[in-house]
Amino acid sequence: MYRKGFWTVEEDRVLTEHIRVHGKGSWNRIAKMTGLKRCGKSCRLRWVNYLSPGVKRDDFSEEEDDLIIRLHKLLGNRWSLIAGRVPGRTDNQVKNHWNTHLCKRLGIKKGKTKANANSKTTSVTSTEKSSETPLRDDNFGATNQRAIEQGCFDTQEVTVNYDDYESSDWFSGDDFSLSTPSLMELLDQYFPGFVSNH
DNA sequence: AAAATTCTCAACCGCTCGACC
DNA sequence: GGGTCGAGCGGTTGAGAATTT
Repeated sequence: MYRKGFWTVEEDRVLTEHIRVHGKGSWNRIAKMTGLKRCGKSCRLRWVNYLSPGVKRDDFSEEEDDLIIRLHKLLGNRWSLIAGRVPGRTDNQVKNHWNTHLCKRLGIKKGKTKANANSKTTSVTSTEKSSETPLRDDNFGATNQRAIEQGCFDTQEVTVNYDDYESSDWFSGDDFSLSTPSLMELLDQYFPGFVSNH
């Protein structure tokens, strides 16, 4: 039977040492080899979210907050993709930070999770709001090409209008496929290296 | 001081996806 | 084609900390 709950200092030490010597991957094997009474999944999570040397433990900066908000506008609740663009932050950190701090700051009510992922409720900026044509159709690439043409994806300059954030009827994070080539191109255009890094 | 309430975030759960047989 | 397995993702939970009453 696997152990659950918080990791002890000793468990952390054993896992860290094992990965230092043997490298990561094959998490179930690592769990067995280390003798830790943890499942591979738990070992992976502990390493990825806490023990990995690249993980930042300090508070989120304003810059990080703004970056997350901008990326969330683009990607919805795709935390791993968002985290991939925030150096030193894990998907779990980003997700927690979003749910506890940024939601509050943006005035987004919780409880809009799974069900909401398929609705059309996420995100708009003041610039988007002011545009005449609704920026939504069934083709994400075309939609965003138009959005870019209208200056709505100026992710470098955009200032987040927290009051407007929730009132959007634009696309949600799940309304498009990440395998869509046009989206990949878009992401690469606005976040150089984004696609190649994922 | 202590009980109650709220907040935070590490960890778990269920699910999907891709690789392999 | 279909079954199994491992990895990874996103939503949710709950223990402990912090704050309020």
